[in-house]
Amino acid sequence: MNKKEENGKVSFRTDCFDLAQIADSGQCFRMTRQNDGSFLIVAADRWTTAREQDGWIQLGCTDSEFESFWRHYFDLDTDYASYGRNIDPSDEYLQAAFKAGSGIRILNQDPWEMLITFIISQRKNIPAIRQAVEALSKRCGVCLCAEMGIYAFPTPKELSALSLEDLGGLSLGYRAKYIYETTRQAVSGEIDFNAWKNLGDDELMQRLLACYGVGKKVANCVLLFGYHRTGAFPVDVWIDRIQREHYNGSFPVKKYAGYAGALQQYMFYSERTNRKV
DNA sequence: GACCAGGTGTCCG
DNA sequence: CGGACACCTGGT
Repeated sequence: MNKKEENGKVSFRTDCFDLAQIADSGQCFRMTRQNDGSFLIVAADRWTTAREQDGWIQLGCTDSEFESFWRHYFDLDTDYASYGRNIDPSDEYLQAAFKAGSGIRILNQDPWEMLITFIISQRKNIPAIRQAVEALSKRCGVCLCAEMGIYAFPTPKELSALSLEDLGGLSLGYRAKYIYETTRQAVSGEIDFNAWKNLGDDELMQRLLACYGVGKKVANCVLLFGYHRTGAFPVDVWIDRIQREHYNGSFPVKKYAGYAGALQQYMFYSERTNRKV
């Protein structure tokens, strides 16, 4: 990765990095394209802007903010090209998927934000998920920038100020009770996100499954996107269809131990972009 | 206006 | 334990 700083703003360039692909990969829902072509990125209680220019990614933050947060957020110290090189040469489908989505990285996002976000995601399409997350943040998250209307994702404590009825008013539907209950567990310390970082994948999975409204799919998404367990392999309707059509029912997760989650993103992205046309 | 959306808890057999 | 089934609401 190369880096430079101009007028107090940092830029970087690296292989396997594409803002538009990441924004559309379905792992984050608060990365939105602005009218001027740049992206606004909100993560937990931080925000910045990003724009691609001649192969460089220009961020709207200082080098020190980049080093202390965004460098890790974008997972810039992981070698994604090696994932591509390790794909079975005879697996033409996966080769093509990597080619289509090789600018995607697995972001290092906040576990709490991921847990609530993916509880919201069930039976919702991506625009609806974005809308619901935004509504929740606006309702009880800290205001980060008044003129741009940017709000942090609410902490457990902030979210716990909302009643079940309040949540129901945010078009969360039957998920309101899941969020209400999970928030209470988080405030009480029954869910301890920091302590859970030290757990092994299987143990962490069990803890997540014990949360009300969290099943296998959501738990895997929290593992992958919130705890950066890149071996986790969430199976949704898209991946399920890919498994049936290209892998005789099940993707060889063991063959790609440790990074099957990244491959899942390439397949999800390429399948969705192909379907759009 | 159907039909479906990155699913999960519950209730059956 | 595996398989239907209902569930809130908004988007194509």
